[in-house]
Amino acid sequence: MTADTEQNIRVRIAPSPTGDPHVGTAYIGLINFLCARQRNGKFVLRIEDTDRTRFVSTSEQMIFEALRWLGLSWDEGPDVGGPYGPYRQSERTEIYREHADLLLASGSAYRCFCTPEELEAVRRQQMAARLPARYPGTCRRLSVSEVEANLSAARPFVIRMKVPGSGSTTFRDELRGAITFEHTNVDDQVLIKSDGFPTYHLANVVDDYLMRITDVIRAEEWISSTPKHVLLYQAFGWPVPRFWHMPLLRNVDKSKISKRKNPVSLVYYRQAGYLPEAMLNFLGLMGGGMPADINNATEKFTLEDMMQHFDIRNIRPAGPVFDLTKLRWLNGEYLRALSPQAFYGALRSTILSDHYLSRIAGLVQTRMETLGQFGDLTNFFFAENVLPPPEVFLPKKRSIEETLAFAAEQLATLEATEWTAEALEPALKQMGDAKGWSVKENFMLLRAILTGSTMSPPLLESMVIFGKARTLDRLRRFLDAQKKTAGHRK
RNA sequence: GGCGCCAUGGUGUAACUGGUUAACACGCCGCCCUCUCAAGGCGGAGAGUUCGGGUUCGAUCCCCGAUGGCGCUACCA
Repeated sequence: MTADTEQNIRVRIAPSPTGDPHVGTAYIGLINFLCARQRNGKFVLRIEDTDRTRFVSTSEQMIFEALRWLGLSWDEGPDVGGPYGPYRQSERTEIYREHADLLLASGSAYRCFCTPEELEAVRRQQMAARLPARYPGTCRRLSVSEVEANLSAARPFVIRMKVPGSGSTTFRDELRGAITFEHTNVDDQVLIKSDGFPTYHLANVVDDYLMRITDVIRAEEWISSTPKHVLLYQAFGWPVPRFWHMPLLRNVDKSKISKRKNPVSLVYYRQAGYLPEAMLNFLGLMGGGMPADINNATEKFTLEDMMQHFDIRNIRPAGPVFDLTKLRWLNGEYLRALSPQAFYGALRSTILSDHYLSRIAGLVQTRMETLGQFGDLTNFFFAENVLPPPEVFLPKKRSIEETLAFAAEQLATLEATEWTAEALEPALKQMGDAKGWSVKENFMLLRAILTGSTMSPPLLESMVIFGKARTLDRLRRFLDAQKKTAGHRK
């Protein structure tokens, strides 16, 4: 932070519980954590669960666990409390409603009665006419009596912010300098959805103010909506915090990092046997931030080193590729640096834990005649990858194309299903039915992809023990590998 | 399409406020060590800094433009 703004800073991360904890959350979390610790500030964890359609109930707990695994501890949050709670946005709806009313009263916002269908139609027209897709402002021009009429007719509505028709908003990004947006390019954002929940834009501004956040350190994808946020701060008459937009982590092809192309779940990295030290170190490499002498000399540093030497102002704004190859090398370095006892300890606490082993044992006891067969029956649980040849995975009456298409369906189904045998079984069967695949074909294909063989312990139970993150990764790798060989065949 | 951000080898970074044979790490290749594979040691290829202008005695670095990449463009965050 700049020298003239010495103060007790307050920063936050605000993950959304919509699935597995994401490496991007860890990256932004790390930087926020470092800034807070370096300045004797506070690091707040806030759960942004305002989207009830994407809400995943197990997600919040997984986020906690992943951040603890990495050692990024927070001072205030839903689990530890704090003076500015609650820290879960779903528990703050009343606050947002009050603030939306304030905006309504001051004329900075208005009710919009347009239906999603109407909006969609307008959007399509605008796209067709190659115009920027924007809210046409229909309800902005509603008279008081028209609004009253709609209200008494109990028509559902959203609350939109009223962006000035002309002029522009300029804000300062601490890494990039001044950024200006013409108001003609800023849409009348929805602030309160028809279900009464706020959108990110309202909730984040209200909470950041109420929680006394001084520095908003978040991902670059938020730059385009920052003018909306600034306008909201102004409408409320609040001071604007400092904004630091961090570069977006990228896939190898430079697109924004995504599960399609890269494992992004922290659960995956943990279960696959990456050490938190290596992950932290690797994330610290992303975008720079460590001084050149240290960076140049070793590239290997600890969280402690980062607290000591990291400087957010050194972050380069270009999006770094999250390069698994280098992460793996780094992880190997950390593994080799362990004492033999510590190394064995790491194995025993993860990939060979009693918990994991005993659950696997429970699957194979009836299938063994000698204990020595254990390895043969369960090796897929311990292999980093298995790649079955077509002789193994291809059903007799199916073409390679339809099989791969079906495997992609399986992936989608698995992705969307709660990770228990009870939930997975009907979900898979139902999907297979719909696609005209027998249960046998269906399960056998999955078995082959997951275990590399047509013989294995019970499939669903195996998947549950192996874990969602790793199972999905294995499916994706399979699909990728097949896509590549298909490319070669052509 | 519109708006915004970004731009150093394949990848991650470095090069003090303009002056270096553009450095380090990963990866790749070769050699050594060695029963194998790793690890380790040694060496090598690979960018003249996206391109074009400008400012300057001198630009990776400053300015302008182009190009490319990415993001946003939701009653998702």
